Amino acid sequence: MPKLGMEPIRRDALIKATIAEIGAAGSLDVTVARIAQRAGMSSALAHHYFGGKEDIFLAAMRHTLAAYGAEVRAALSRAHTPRDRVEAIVRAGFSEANFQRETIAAWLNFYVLAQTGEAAQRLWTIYQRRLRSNLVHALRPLLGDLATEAAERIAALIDGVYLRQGLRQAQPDREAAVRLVLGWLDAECIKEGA
Amino acid sequence: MPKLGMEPIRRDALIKATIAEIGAAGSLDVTVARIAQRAGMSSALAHHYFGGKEDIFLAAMRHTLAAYGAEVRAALSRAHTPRDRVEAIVRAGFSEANFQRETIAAWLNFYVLAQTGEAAQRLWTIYQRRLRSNLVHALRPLLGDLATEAAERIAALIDGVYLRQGLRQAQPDREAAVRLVLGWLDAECIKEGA
Amino acid sequence: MPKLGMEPIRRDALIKATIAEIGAAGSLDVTVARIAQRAGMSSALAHHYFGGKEDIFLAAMRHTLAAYGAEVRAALSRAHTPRDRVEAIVRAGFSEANFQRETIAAWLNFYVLAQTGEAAQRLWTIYQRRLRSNLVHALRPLLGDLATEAAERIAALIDGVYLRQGLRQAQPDREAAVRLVLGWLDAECIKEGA
Amino acid sequence: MPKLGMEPIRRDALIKATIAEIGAAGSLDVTVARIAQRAGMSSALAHHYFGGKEDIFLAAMRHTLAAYGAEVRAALSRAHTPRDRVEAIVRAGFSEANFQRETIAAWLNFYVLAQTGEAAQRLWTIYQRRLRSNLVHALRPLLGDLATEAAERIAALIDGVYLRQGLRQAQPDREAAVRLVLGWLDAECIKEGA
DNA sequence: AATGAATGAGGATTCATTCAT
DNA sequence: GATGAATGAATCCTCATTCAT
Repeated sequence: MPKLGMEPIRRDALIKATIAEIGAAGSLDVTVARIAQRAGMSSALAHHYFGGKEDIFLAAMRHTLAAYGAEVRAALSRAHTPRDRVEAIVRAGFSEANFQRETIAAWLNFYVLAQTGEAAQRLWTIYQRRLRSNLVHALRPLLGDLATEAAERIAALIDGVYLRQGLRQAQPDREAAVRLVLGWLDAECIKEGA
Repeated sequence: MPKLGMEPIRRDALIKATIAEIGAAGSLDVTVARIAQRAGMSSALAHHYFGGKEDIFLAAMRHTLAAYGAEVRAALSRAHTPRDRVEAIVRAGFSEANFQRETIAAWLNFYVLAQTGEAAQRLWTIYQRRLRSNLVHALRPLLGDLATEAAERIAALIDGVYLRQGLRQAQPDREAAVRLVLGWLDAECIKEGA
Repeated sequence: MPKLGMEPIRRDALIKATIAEIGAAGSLDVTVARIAQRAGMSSALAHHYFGGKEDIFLAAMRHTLAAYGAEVRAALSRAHTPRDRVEAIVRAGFSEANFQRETIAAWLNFYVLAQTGEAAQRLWTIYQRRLRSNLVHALRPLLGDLATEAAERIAALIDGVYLRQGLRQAQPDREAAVRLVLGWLDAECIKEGA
Repeated sequence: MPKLGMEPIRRDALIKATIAEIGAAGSLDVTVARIAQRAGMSSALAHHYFGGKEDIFLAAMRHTLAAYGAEVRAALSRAHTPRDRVEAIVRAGFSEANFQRETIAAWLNFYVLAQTGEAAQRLWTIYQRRLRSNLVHALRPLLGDLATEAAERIAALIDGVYLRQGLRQAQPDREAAVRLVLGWLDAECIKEGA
């Protein structure tokens, strides 16, 4: 019993199924057929709505990025002091959702794609710029001219800690992750504040 | 005209060709046939020497790791003060060889494999442990009990900076990378030293 | 807002779109979806009106044949002497419409279909009989008993010249085509007339 | 039990199977799988040896053209007078092999391909030039300056008669075909000779 | 030691066609 | 009358892998 307006529903289901499959496989070695099956439709329909495998992947990556962006925004809206704002950004990066096996897989494969895929590269540049910009805004009141370099350092720390926690066999320790990044910030602030 | 002792030569050629192909593709979407062709032999021979595709990949990863380890060791042997030792480790991570497009591709794909592949996971654990251990040894004289946490932080910074530099469209800036990591170290030392 | 009498309009649009698509592709490798799109409707509607792809093709072929037949009739109605009648038939075969890329494609693919498709074969037989009959009628006053063979020869010449002109990269030369066929007729007539 | 030097054997088998399949289908709607099966191998091997479907088709067309060319050459070598040479060329076009259902299908589909396919177009140009050149050479002694136009007319007649005989449901009448073309030649010669 | 030969399995993609609305 | 939704069935092509020589 076909209805109207299925497109957004189907696209959404497909995107979620894609992330799930990538998470299960750990890689992009995932067939459109399996994605479609998980999303409860034929692979032909998946092609109909997305055009091709690459478009499906890209949509999934865009979704992952958007989810991350939303988390950052939400966290920022709840922060009041500069220090809080920085912490909010860091915590968003280490949120529970972000440490789901699926999300980790999505990010790692996203990095791989970003090396050579034009669209993925563009997407990653956006992510990276946004992260840095958010950090600079939050750090300026604390560090003044040093904010730029500090932002880059924190951004790298976030990515590095995420990578290492994500790759550990053990359950990711979100608090430890936050501390690792913010511990440095406090050191920096003390130095400045002194 | 069968030659003796061809095995190590063939294996080596295959490993190099593998890294080159991964670098060219940016991903593990690389065929055994192409690898073998680049290495100047038939794909059947590649199978003969390695058993299967996965083994070829693993050998390539092992090679990448070994090259990195050798660089670290060489750099350490030239360092004399604790501060020098830390810098040596960091610089080794950002060496010219490590920022070759091929090597970056190898590392990023290595991360992907390490999520689910048992052997790759083991390999990554070794890398990670060695890096931390090297850092702790070097930092202990400077930071005492804080060395452990500082080592983890520096290790994460190295990985994060590497990732971000590797993914930038622009040429990697090795000096900036080193500064980003060591700048923090100096801050930490000052704090401690004070 | 359902309109009355849409059927003939839709069918016509579909037929024209089919010929256009076949012309663009040069072959019958044309999808119903594209035909329908060009005709400004959904592919489901195309099926509704025609039943299936083959029926659409057949209708297009019938249309091409009908257009040719109409041209012949019109030309004949303007001819007054036997010689004129023959020339009229030949010229109709080489009319501007008939040398449109689309029409050429339609005819060539029609030939392919006529080998095995029952309906197309029937259609081609009709075309071929009509052409011969027209020629015999026109030639009888000039050649008497030889008219039959001469008609077959001219018919073959028309088809052969059409094929060769249609396949040339250069623009078809309609006058040369006519001359090639009629030059022979004049020779034959002189011989007879002598 | 794989042997060496299979390539030419396989290619040959594939080409023959292709022509047979095209003949059976009457069109190019033929799958690589079926061709390969008829040739007694896997479709993967067909791709291995030819690269793709189009290349297989092209090779089949080239084969058809080559067979025709060989027949013409053989026939010409047995002809002694100019009139004989013309007849030889015509008869070669209507040879038994050329009127096999398979060959007819190959030619008709070849025409379709020649409209848009670059390689097929080139091939057809070669065929067409060779035919005309052969005819001009043979006709010059008989017709002098008129040879060029006469050659084009005969070439068109050959193609046209072939097309019409090939499309008839009835068995092709090779003698009638030859007579239809040569009857005209004799008329032309008489005119000249007078 | 080395390779050409060969294939089974699988995967992306296309498309005619059907159906409920 | 008209269409979006949906799919089964193909089809081309790729590739890791095996094997006889």
